Amino acid sequence: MASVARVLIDTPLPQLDRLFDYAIPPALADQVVPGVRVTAPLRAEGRLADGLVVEVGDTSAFAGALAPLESVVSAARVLAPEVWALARRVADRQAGSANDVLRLAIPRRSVAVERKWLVQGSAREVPRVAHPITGYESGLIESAIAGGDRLALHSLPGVARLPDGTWVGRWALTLAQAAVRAVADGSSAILAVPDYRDQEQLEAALRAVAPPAAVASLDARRTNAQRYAAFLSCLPDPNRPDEHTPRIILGNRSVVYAPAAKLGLIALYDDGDPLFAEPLAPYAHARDVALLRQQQQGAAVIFAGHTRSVEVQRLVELGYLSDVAPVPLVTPKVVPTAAQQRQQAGDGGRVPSAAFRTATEALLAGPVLVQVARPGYVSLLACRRCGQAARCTTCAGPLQLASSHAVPGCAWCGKLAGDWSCSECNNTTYRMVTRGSGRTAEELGRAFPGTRVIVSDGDRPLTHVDGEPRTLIVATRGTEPIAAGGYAAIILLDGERMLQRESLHVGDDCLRWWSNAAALAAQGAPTVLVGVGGPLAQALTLWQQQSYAAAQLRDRRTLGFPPALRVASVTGKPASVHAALDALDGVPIRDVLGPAPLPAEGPRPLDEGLVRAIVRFDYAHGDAVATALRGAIVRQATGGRRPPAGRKRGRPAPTLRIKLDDPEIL
DNA sequence: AGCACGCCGACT
DNA sequence: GTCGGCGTGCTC
Repeated sequence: MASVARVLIDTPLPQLDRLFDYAIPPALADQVVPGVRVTAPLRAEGRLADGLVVEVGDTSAFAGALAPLESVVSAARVLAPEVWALARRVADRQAGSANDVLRLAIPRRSVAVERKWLVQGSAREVPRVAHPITGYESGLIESAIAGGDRLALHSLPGVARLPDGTWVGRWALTLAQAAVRAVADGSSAILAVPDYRDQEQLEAALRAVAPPAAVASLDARRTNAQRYAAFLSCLPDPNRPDEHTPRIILGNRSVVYAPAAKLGLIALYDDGDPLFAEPLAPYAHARDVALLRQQQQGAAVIFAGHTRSVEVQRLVELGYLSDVAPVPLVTPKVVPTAAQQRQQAGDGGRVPSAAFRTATEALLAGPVLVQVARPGYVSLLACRRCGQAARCTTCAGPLQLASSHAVPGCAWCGKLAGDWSCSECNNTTYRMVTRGSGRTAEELGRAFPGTRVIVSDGDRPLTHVDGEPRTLIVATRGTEPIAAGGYAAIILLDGERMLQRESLHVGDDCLRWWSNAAALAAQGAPTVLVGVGGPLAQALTLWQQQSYAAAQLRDRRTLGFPPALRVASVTGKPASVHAALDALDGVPIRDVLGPAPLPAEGPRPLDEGLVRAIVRFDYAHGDAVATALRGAIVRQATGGRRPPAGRKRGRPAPTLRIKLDDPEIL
């Protein structure tokens, strides 16, 4: 029987982010097994810390005498070995703590829920139904799942009617079928979607094709107790820990950490959605976690969606992911329309006549979707004459004004741009661009008399609408409901406005919003893109989103931006940031931008005096950079002395924050 | 974070 | 001679 337990102590302190050896008291010998929660003394008697048993053994490399474990909190083995390996790897890659990762992976304990589970156990019988994966070359995805391959999958556009009468995006059916296939092979599947709307579609699709006992939803919208119950249901049955029951586990970004011992498939839908970027330390993107997990567990990985993220495109071009398109190819009918020739019939002049005619005609056949921009965009600087976004001449970062009459400066490198001139037309005057979307629904209601107008927006998003004709659905991008039978026409109205958003990836975002909307059209129904031309319109019209991603990737290579290379943002007090940058001495990085004062985004008094530097480095040196920066964080937490007494309650603002592959810097 | 260990001022 | 200041270091 094992006598030594290796324990991860539950603490936010970076210097304690390693395993501690404890002696296993004989009385606890049969309870101390990998994965259980324990309490253990830390630093002499008196103080007890919570922890997780990572492994047990008979030897210890620790020279001193081992303290004995205090207690076993419960028999539930909440830390699966695979999840530990993943958490360690993710933390190391992101210069963070395994504990922070595990906070995303393991819900907070609920005693009542756990007690019930320990008695009742998890589902043990999951029927293995065989379902073909339809819409693609026969057997191709099936063999990819069996072989642990990595795919970039073009989702089928359109909507599908399920046997129970609900309509879902066709993409959801593909992922459900793929997950069922993994279960038929005797392995589990993890399905990650950006938000609960996508999750509802996937749940509906799974109800249609998967045995109910196989499906577990880790839903962030439910209570912690419900989430803990769903989490436990993914674990092996506590009474038969060696039996593997394949499961289909779906959820949002953190489902990529779900406990799945025998993992056959991990799939993300629409990986370009910013919701896949984790806002909590250590800020690991679900896409990266999925890739690390597939490396460790050998599962197949599928990035599915209507668009191609630049990151996935890079991996396709490297040959790391295989490009898979539907067979036969299905593409929505998209027609671009110039913004000129506005229809003036009381709609505020927003709808061009071609789009107006298309909508009028289609309204007789079914519902019509009008996609509009969202109000409240951040302000940006643009050329007063041609509207081109203003960029730094040194590093091409976005220019912004700290206050209304200041000299514009670069958001990234901080360089002042008093001598700015437009890169397109050499004009030297700029303007602030801000707007709100206003009363689109009322305007459109007047423009299409005799039509029911339904609004879906961020405050009141709708998931479904019926297929009735003479219905106009006005939706802000990302909240488009699914229409029974698909829309008879889709008008993408505010393309121009959406494109004015300041960010290096506006184009990617817009193409994603438009493509996801166009995918809701009925077969053969037109989608009209208003007022946008050029490569974006071409990519949407030809349904060649990967070409646009490839072009974007070329640009990023030229500019030296991610994902052509990797970046780390280092934020904190100037002294801390400099100390962190000093730690990179000898590490083969490309360069450092800054440090510069944090970009001012509204009143943020807490951020006063903070600076940010951006480190650029190659993929090959990611581990070296992460290790060096991690060292700086630990030194910061131990070496440097604490701030003078008299600090206020609550968590003290971290003096050093490091984000690897921080999407914000774009 | 806590808490102990450690080497210099004012106290019974 | 000691009690105790909080600077520095460690936590199995």
